[in-house]
Amino acid sequence: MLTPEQQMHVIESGTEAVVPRQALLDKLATGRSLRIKLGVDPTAPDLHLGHAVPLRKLRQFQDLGHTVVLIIGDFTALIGDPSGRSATRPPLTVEQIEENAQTYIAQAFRILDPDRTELRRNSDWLAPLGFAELLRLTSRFTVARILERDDFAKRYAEQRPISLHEFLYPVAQAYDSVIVEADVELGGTDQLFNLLAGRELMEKHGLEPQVCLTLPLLEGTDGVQKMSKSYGNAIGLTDPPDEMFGKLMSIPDELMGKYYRLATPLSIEELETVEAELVDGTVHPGVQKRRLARCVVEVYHGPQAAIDAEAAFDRVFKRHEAPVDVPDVRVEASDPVHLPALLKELGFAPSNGEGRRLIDGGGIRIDGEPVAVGIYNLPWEAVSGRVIQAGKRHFARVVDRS
RNA sequence: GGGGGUGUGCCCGAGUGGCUAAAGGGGACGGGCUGUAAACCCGUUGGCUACGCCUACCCAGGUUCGAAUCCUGGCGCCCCCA
Repeated sequence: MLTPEQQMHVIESGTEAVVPRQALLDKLATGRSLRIKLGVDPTAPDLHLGHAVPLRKLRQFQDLGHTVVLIIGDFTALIGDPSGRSATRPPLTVEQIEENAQTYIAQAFRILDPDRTELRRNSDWLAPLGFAELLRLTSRFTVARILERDDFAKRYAEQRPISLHEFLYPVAQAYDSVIVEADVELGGTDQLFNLLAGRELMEKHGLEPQVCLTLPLLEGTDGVQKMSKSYGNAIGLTDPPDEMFGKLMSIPDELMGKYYRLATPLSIEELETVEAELVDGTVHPGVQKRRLARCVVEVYHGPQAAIDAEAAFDRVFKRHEAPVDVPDVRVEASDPVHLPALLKELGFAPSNGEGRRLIDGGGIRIDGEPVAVGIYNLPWEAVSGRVIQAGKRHFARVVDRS
């Protein structure tokens, strides 16, 4: 059993803040297994590396002997997370939510230890709440306090709309903490307000208040915006190994340390070594990034897949060869072939116009040979059985459908 | 309930009757350089087998030879007063 200070060292790795820090030390000092809460929104069925950050932290808690309470926010999902500036989210049906929850759980357990995980759904206690009870609950919060929340404050100042029901999101989340009697709740930095609301509400219910632990938001492959499928900068946990490897190779250098810290299972000591190397430049950043990519792919696909992915990467991007496993795509044969339409059919372009653009931009190769600008029609023999390449990373072999 | 404002392409944002498929920026995509990083440079960015045709500036009508631009009616959003 590690001492509270030793545990703190692990817990604080990669975290943004632990508030109040002393309270966590005190809890750890009791020696009991703490209840670590994470609430997740089952609106997005595809988890990405950003979602994995708190899950990794939970796993660290588990490895230290603590218990994870994973709450599926199937009821709060009806509210829609106000922090997302995506104005309105279409209301999900119960079935969709359940489906999302299932995929979420399946993917989460690639990281979590099921034996130390308590799985709850907040509809269990939120759905039966009557209006009277809801009123009692909301009376614990003041409008001024709620408006302190960053994104509400901002929207209010910028005269953007805030719906009344959005105020209930933090209230509901806080109530979750009361029900499960959390010792610690995790969240992104943008969640601090909600986490603190839980802390305050627990106190008002005469419970030992939870400690709030915030984790940095992980930027996506563009290095600017937080990772999100809707920004198209996400690395999905179920992405195939080659794709995952490639995406990791394309993150900005400055983000490497953060990715190492938040997305790999390396020990604190290993992390410190890597970070030192990144700073003093003894190891080429390209090499560091490869290691990062291997590490992450290994977590989700295993060691062999990681090695294979790196080999495939070199083949395509270093030696500029087609990948080994170019997918066959069956198309209707025609002679001549209208190339833009073919590109569209192969999924390389959303419209013929885009297809033309790719051709005119010099982005199309057939069996490695660039297609000349302005050439839109080709004889069938020129494409049949050949590998069409769009840009640097899209390949397909054209096969006659008949 | 009353008054005012606003609605443009993926996003922001010009444009107040023809020269506007719509300035500019961002993003995205493609090319070059590289380590598929960043920075930088170049090109493209409504649809269509395309020197042309079609659809477009919240929606529906109208005025006009001609409308994103004017009028009428809707709808959405914001603010102020009550």
